[in-house]
Amino acid sequence: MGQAATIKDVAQRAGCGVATVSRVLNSTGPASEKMREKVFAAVKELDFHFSEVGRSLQSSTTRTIGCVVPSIENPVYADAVQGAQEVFLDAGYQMLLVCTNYNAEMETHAIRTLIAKQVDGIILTVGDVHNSEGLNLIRSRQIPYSLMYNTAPEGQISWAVDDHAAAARVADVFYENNHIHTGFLGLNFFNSDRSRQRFEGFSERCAYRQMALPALLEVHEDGNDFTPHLSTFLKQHPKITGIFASNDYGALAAIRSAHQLSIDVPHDLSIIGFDGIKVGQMIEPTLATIATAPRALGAGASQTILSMIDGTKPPDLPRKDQTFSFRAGGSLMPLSAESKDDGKVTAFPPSNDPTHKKAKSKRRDHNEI
Amino acid sequence: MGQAATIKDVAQRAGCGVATVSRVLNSTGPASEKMREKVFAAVKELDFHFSEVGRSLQSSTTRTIGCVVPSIENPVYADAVQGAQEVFLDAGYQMLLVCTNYNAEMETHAIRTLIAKQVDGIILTVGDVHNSEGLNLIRSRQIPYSLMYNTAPEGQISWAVDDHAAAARVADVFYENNHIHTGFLGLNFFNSDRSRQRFEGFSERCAYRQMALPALLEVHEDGNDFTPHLSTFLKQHPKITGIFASNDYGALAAIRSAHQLSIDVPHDLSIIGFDGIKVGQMIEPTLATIATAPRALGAGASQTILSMIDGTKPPDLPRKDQTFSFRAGGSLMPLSAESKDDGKVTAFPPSNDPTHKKAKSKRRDHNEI
DNA sequence: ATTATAAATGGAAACGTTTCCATTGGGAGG
DNA sequence: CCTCCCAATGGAAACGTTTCCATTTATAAT
Repeated sequence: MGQAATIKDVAQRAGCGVATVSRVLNSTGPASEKMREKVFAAVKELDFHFSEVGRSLQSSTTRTIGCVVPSIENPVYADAVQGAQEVFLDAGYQMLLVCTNYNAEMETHAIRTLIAKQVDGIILTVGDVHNSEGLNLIRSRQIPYSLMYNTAPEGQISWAVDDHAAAARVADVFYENNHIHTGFLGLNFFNSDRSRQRFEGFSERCAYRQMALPALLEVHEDGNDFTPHLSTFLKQHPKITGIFASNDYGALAAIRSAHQLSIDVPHDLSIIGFDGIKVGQMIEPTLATIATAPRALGAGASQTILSMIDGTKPPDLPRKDQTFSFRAGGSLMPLSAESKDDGKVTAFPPSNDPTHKKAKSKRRDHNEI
Repeated sequence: MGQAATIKDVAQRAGCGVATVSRVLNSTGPASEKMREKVFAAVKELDFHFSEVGRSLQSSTTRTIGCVVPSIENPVYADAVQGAQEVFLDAGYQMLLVCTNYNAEMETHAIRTLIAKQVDGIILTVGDVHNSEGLNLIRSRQIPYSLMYNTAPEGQISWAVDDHAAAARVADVFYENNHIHTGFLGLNFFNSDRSRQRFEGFSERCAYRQMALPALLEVHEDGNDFTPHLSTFLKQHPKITGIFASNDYGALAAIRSAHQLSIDVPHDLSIIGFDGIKVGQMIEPTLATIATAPRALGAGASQTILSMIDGTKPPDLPRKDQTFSFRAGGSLMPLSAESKDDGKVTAFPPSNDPTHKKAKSKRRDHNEI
């Protein structure tokens, strides 16, 4: 049981040439019945399996796809990756995964290596789709690729949520619920064009609605103690009654931090997230958020790539307005209409949730200064 | 920009032999200064990069590691995978990821393909460590590998949580809090030896403590509407006051389902999870659970493999009793001591959480039959 | 029996590297 | 000026496949 058997060993054992072995095993070309038997016997005895490396060199195809995402600690990407992986596996491809941690250098390096490994295609989420060295590499090499989650520049294929429109929708929701003074919680703001797109869409619609422009709170994902930031932010912007977080984790963190600051959600502060992760519906209050379909995006991107590889017709991209939907949840509470005028919260509508009935609200104090 | 340039193209352009190019680019062997310059110039002009496939064939090394886990939708595995990936990336390796969805056939097939692709090592979590065809393959091929999360049979290396001891700890916690009648919520019970180990450890300690043997509720992860199962389960076992879920997601689902059934957690039912996922601390009530360190396990397993590859001393496995810790949380509430005797809940201790103060408890009804 | 034809088979090149080994060239020491 | 030695260089084999093409063998038709 020394080194792995090669096709030569099989040929020798079966008493034929390597060409015959290859033909038999791949069912490509004729072979006599006795030869077939001898080959199969030899294969069994030697426990032979083809070396994919040899095959790849010869065929210049690797049956491998590269996948580059910021992080799979974020369930959105985890789901997308898994959805993609399943499609690829079904089609006989395996997936090289790289998490870039929102780091542009890593992104470039990873893509370079993937290309060197001659992956047959790449699905990826880049930090900045307009300025990605890796993406340029891929395009100049004409490797099949599909973006995921990046809003696509013209001519490029991307399975993405319409961040801009979705964020605008959030502004509408706030408006309809009489939240005029809002904040935007941007995670990885400078490393993620999604985050910025969402801020932009949100801001524009706020302006359009003649709401106050959202105050921006930018935080790094690795900063684990987010509570003090929220505290100072809310002190600086005492009128804020609603926060839009650029993703659900941020929203969850905001809820918890608010809780620690004795700010009641949604009573004193409404929060809307983005992504629609599963746990958002498991918690109390449930998280109001933009629901998306990560698995479907991942699967779609994969199918696009597969069709590029074998030249079949690619699946249609989903209609832009179907890439997301607003999901109501307990973390959002309508404000009474009169509070609209001066941005001061004067009355609370009845809560359908007795939670924190007695919670002391520091926020109110700020407002009453 | 037709086909990618090969080393021959570079040699031709630089006016030298391929051997020289190889030596210059790999800094292996002598080369004159002018030759070096010419080679580098040619490389730049042609935008040459080595083909890893060619290299792999020659060196019989791929700088690629296989990774096989049940699913990265479970953040425990996602974190472990990401932790592993970072270590490997630092060391210049990339990672082929396969999610098996708790399917043994997939597992075998994936491992077979990974071996064919000549990965330099494999980290994996198998469904049943004592009966894994893929694992046998790996071992017979003598490929460096490390298990993750599977309790290792003797002689095998595994970065794992001591499921048995951790589950026993949960039994102790229930005992200390006067929960005598308990249930075990097993996810993927038949496809996951972890789940079964946890049940075993829990049961044995329950027996040792002379508590009632835990009732088993087995559910499939894909079953999305878990509430009716919980309902019938609790009707069948009306004395149960505490449930141990084989992972945190199960625990979260149980909390939500209980909520839907108007069963208050922790007032009417205490719940303890397993894994210690982040969101467990972000919700209200916080989840009592067994905390583990998935990233560290993934990273450790990776380092073990790297050391096997380059022959250095492998990192020490963590002490078994340091692979987990019990994390208190609001989902567990002590029962008054007297309820211990007959298993009937007669009084509730004061709650420090006003949530659901008025929640109607169907559970009480059952108990009072 | 002989030939024409098709089926079966093996040899060898090619894929892109690395590395061994042989050859070339130049400089220093005689 | 000749030798010797070492640095520099290139040719070629090897890694494990597939596939083209040529050769052999068997079958059928004359």
